[in-house]
Amino acid sequence: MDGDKEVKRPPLGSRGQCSKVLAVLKAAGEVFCRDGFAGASIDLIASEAGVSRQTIYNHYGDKERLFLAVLRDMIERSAADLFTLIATFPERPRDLEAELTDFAARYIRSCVCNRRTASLRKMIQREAERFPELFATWRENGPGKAAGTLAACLARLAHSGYLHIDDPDLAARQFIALVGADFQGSCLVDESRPEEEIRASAAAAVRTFLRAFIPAEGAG
Amino acid sequence: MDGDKEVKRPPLGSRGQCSKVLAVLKAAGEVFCRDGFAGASIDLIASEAGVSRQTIYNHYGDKERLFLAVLRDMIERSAADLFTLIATFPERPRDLEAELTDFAARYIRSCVCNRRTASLRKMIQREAERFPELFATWRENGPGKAAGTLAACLARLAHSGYLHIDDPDLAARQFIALVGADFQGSCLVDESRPEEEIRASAAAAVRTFLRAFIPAEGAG
DNA sequence: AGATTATTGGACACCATTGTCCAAACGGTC
DNA sequence: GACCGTTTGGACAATGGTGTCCAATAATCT
Repeated sequence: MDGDKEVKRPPLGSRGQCSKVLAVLKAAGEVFCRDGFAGASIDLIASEAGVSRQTIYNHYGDKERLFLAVLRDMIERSAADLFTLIATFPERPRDLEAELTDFAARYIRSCVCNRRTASLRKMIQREAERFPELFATWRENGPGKAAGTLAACLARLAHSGYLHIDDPDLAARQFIALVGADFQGSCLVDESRPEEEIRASAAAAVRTFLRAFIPAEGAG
Repeated sequence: MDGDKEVKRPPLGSRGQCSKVLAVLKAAGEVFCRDGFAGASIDLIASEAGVSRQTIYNHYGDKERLFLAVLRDMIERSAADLFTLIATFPERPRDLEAELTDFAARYIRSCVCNRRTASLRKMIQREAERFPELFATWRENGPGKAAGTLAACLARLAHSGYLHIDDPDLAARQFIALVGADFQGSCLVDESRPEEEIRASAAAAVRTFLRAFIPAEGAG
């Protein structure tokens, strides 16, 4: 683009340490997410990674294998993020509504409006028919695991008397749905949302959720 | 595919009445939804529509204009479907929960799991960056309009004393989110769902919604 | 330094696709 | 039957992409 091919790339390299593989993985992720599998071109990925096209073929052999490697990597990262997020779920909250709202806001930030997560979700949905097993892997490690572990968290809260929940799995799915209510379709094209909007949305979702699942005042 | 090129196509035609334009529009819709804009080929569309490639260029001139025409058509249909659906919202229900559940099930069938609707949604999300104005049009006539008119329906129910709702727009978004909770990600690859599953999901969503928005028993 | 390995750029064959042009065949209409 | 607009198939150039081969070059290891 800016003609940095002729300057014999002095600032590019320090090659060897970070191994170009990472650069390829990163660039390929961006290009694939932007243009899809069919629309992405190896040449563009190579140039965006500051790497020769041949290097890509040396390491991955194939456009399809490169794609799968990229997706596997992204799914893995995303699952890790999700794990650390769920670990912050309140266990013995002093102010249930406030702490649940904080958690919901964190969830929105890292699982709904987050750039990487949204790109990955869009990508998977886009290519779900071409790579079904990939879709299944994502479902298990992403939304599926989120719902499952969240259900366990909610069940603990219910067991401690904070909530009244018959079906924790259902409640978890509904919690996730409510929390994502305001951003479902919108974060696909414009992913940066003001912090206040996120907090307001989280608060509204938690308020409704609690109205549905808080134990009745006079009941046991 | 099956060699019907040499049989001088006797069963194909009765041309003139349905004007090949419709066949092209239909086939193009399917191919575009399946393969996306970049992945779809004019040749495939032509052959799937039983039409010469040149005919497509005669009518639409361009792949991009064909794409836009197809999308406009699909958005229009989808909006019409949505309109007739919302018209069935219960106004003075005898059994609120039952009638709301029926409505929710209809909504799932025609707006969440419906093949055409799901394909369109996927398509729009996929190409949102390439055709932003299209995305905006869809948002206004699709989810946006759904939330708006549903909010009016809910406000009427609240005004009649069936529900207690502070913010009808928010309630509408949450209703839609709850109703779609079980199918959000799943209907993108396998859209046919058993009727019982739809009914159960609708019932669960409405139950939670009503627990959150039903007037308190002893309160005004 | 010498050997080994990764990387590079460039040329190449191959293929699919877009969009154009055109002459021939075909559809109704008068 | 003659006329006019549409449709058709096929040929065509141009483009852009994939994947391969290879010789030269740079980095790393011993």
